[in-house]
Amino acid sequence: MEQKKLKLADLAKLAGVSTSTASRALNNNPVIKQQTREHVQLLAKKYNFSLNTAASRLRLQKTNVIAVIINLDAHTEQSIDDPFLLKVVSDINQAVNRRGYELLLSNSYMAGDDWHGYFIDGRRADGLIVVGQGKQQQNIDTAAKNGAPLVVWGDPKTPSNYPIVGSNNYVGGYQATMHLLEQGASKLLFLGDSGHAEIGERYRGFNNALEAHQPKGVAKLLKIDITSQAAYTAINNLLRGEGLNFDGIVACSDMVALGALKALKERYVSVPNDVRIVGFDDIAMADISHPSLSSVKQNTREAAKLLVDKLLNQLNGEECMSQEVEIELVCRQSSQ
Amino acid sequence: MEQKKLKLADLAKLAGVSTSTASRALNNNPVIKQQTREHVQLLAKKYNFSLNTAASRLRLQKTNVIAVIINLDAHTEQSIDDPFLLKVVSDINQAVNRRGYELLLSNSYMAGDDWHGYFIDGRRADGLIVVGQGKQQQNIDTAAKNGAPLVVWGDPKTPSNYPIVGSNNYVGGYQATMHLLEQGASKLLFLGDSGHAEIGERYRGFNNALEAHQPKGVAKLLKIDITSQAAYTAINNLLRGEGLNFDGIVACSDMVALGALKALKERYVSVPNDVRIVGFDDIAMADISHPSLSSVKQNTREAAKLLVDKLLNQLNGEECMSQEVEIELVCRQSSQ
DNA sequence: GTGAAAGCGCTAACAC
DNA sequence: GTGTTAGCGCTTTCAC
Repeated sequence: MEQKKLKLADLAKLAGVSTSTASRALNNNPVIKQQTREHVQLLAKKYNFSLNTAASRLRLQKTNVIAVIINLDAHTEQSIDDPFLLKVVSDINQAVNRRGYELLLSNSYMAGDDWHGYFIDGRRADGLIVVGQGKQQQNIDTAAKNGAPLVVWGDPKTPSNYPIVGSNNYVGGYQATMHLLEQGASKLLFLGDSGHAEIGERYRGFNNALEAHQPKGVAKLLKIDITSQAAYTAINNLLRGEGLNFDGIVACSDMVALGALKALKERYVSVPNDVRIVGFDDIAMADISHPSLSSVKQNTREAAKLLVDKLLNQLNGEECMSQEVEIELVCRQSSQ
Repeated sequence: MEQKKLKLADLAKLAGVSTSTASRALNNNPVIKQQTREHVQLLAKKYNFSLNTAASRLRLQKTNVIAVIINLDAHTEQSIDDPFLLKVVSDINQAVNRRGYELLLSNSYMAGDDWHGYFIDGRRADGLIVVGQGKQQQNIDTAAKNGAPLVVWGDPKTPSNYPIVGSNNYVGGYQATMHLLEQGASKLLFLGDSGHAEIGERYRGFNNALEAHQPKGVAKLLKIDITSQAAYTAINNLLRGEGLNFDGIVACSDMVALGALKALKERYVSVPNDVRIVGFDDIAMADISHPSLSSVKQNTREAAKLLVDKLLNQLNGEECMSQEVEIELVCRQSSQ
């Protein structure tokens, strides 16, 4: 079954043309007679011919590959297993494919610190999509400075020399908070690390909504890691220490919200009657949780498309800007 | 900042040696004097030199890339967003990296039907890891027959010409069921499509446990798609149509279990008092759900390692066999 | 409209 | 222990 791999020269011989004609025919170069083109293409299909991408890449100095780097914060327990991150990667994968590129899934383990050298100079990929500003802004800056075509998923408001695509986190935080206030909550808890760029924006929205609403609510910030476990522990400790002194929670992610929800339910605090909750991300679990979780939906699909578009535009030498993607508050049982 | 890319010849010149010596030095070939090696390596680091992988791959006929193909069943709504699938991919990614390979994330969209031609002949990857036997067993068979180094995540009991790694699904189904019976449940529902290879095995374990246990329980099969939504709808319909005529559920996945759980809670059926549930996969949500979900944990980490090991062994010309990974029942609140 | 041939950057066989 | 050189398979310039 395992026959020798056909190379372009072999195919050309079979078709009775030169390699150059065969090459042009396969690439549908209109300079070649229609009939010749079809003839070669037919033979290629018949013999399951595939171009050797290694040779082609060497010749063209182009890989048709985009590398996606998962770039988590150094001091977080949040892992690559996080459902939201994986959703982002999956959406990027689709967007990349749709533009005819392949996706090299990567992380700092393989790439080390010199991303430009590893991916671009090393001809592993034509461009980089970095998911998360987190761990090493340094690496991103350096790669961009060295001329790596590069886009980042993160907080678009962060000043940068490269395009950042992400949600309008400020509006997300604002809307979630305003919604809770309008539902009658007044003692609000923000759950998340406000030092993180995207979460900081959400927190700003949270505070501004509290400012804007009458009557004024009371705010409290619980700086925790972006994990269910951290939220669960934090809420448990808070209830044990101070009792129930809040009636609304804005969580920085759905996983965090669900961790909080679990702690509340275990202590027989009713959601949404005693405490209303809104999460962030609108992961699949938000809908399946009981009570179902209200959440600020991030449009990862559109963001992925934008990331890829901007990256390909860079490859064409165009300048690109950061861009915010609009969010949408999805109201479910946990907040009303 | 964007200087001309250094090639090996340039580096060699800088080091005052020939390209062959430079090449050997970079690859730590012991035939080169220690001192020369260090000298070249130092310069390489200093100038951020990276080998052109395209050239290297062309020359070596080896890519150091492994392609992972997400191969979902054609008639399922289960998507690449499924948390368990993504966990598998993420674990494979780590295992692949640890062995010094890169991961090309793929799907039938890019690869088409001729995987051997596309990936192997096309020199995109040295081998394939197929996640799921699902959609097109045909494609897998053909690729294997054409000599593609290939391993599959799926049901290891399926007869095949390629190695399949997966959980001992039979034991998983058996243990979950026996556990429910021992907890006092006797009218059991199996939730999932028994036509699917892995789930079929779990169902066989389910039935055998019911056979083995005294007093005998009653079994019912609800063939549904592997999604929360399908489970939610199915349980709702069942309760509406027949009332609560069961007291235990073995679900084919945690997502399915959580969908069922939601339907039960909405109708005020108490879990675990009225109905006990065990899921499958032990995804992160199982622990955060309320009540927390008992589940059969699949050891994806070990499986990923085995998949990669077997694939690399194939690349070395060794024959490989299918292998089962042991599972573990994690008992939480939903079943006791 | 098609063909001949150069060359992308690397590795390894062979020469010394 | 190191250097010279052929050649991996493709694309494209230049020639006809």
